[in-house]
Amino acid sequence: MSPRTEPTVPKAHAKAATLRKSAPVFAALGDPTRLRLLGALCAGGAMSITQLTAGSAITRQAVTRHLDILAGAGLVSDVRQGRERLWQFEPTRLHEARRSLEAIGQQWDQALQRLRTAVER
Amino acid sequence: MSPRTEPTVPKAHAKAATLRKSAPVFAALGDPTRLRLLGALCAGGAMSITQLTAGSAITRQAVTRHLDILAGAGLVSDVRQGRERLWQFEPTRLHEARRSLEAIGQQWDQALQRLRTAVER
DNA sequence: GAATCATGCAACCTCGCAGTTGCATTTATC
DNA sequence: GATAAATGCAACTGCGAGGTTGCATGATTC
Repeated sequence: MSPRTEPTVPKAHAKAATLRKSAPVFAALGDPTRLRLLGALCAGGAMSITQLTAGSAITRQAVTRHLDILAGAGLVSDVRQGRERLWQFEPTRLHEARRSLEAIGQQWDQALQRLRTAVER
Repeated sequence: MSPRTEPTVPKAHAKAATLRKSAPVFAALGDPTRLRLLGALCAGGAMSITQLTAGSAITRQAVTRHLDILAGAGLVSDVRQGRERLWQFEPTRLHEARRSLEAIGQQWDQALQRLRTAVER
């Protein structure tokens, strides 16, 4: 076998798997209310449910459900402190999702370049 | 007026607006079937509806609906060619969405750093 | 320990999404 | 021009998401 394996094509299977894995993250990001909550947590640090409900037009229970969905996607986490429950931003999954989008873009660029070389010759 | 305006703080309002604008893009990306379609279009170039339906377990009409949703988010576009309708990937909105995620991450990093300096003094 | 604040739990409603089936329409092909 | 292929259009079903109201529970504070 050749001493160096070919790293030029990083396996389309793995890319597709990573992409499919981040589908729930995108689904969680696909709601304006949840994006607003995420932005608030990201800018203001840890906040309680009532604090997050304060500026909104929806009910505390609705906010709770949205926070549960964000937590299910791994985008936020909660910590109990006394009688209130503090929610905080969790950046890991967001970075993974961003890398997934980058991977799609790069795959697109590669496909485009292959098409160009195929047309030229 | 000063010859250079201050570009250090790019306005949290603008960030929130950009973020909210890309909510439908994330919603469109939040479905495994649509991610699969997008991946196929991205790797294989322009494809017809029947071609995209071929490998799938769902109906042609369902694929059509998913493509309409992707088109509504500006992620794909269609071109009629003869009796078939070719769909192709559209990278602009995807790049915008990626930049939105980057903006969130940077905002988070800045907030974290502000918190650290506030604790230290 | 009684009032109060923050949250949890559960039932209920509405609406849109994902998917289907059936049939009509346009375009190639022979 | 008849047949077949690719798509368009419309109605229907099932189900889960988003939101609400009402009441119960746990933690603070006086």
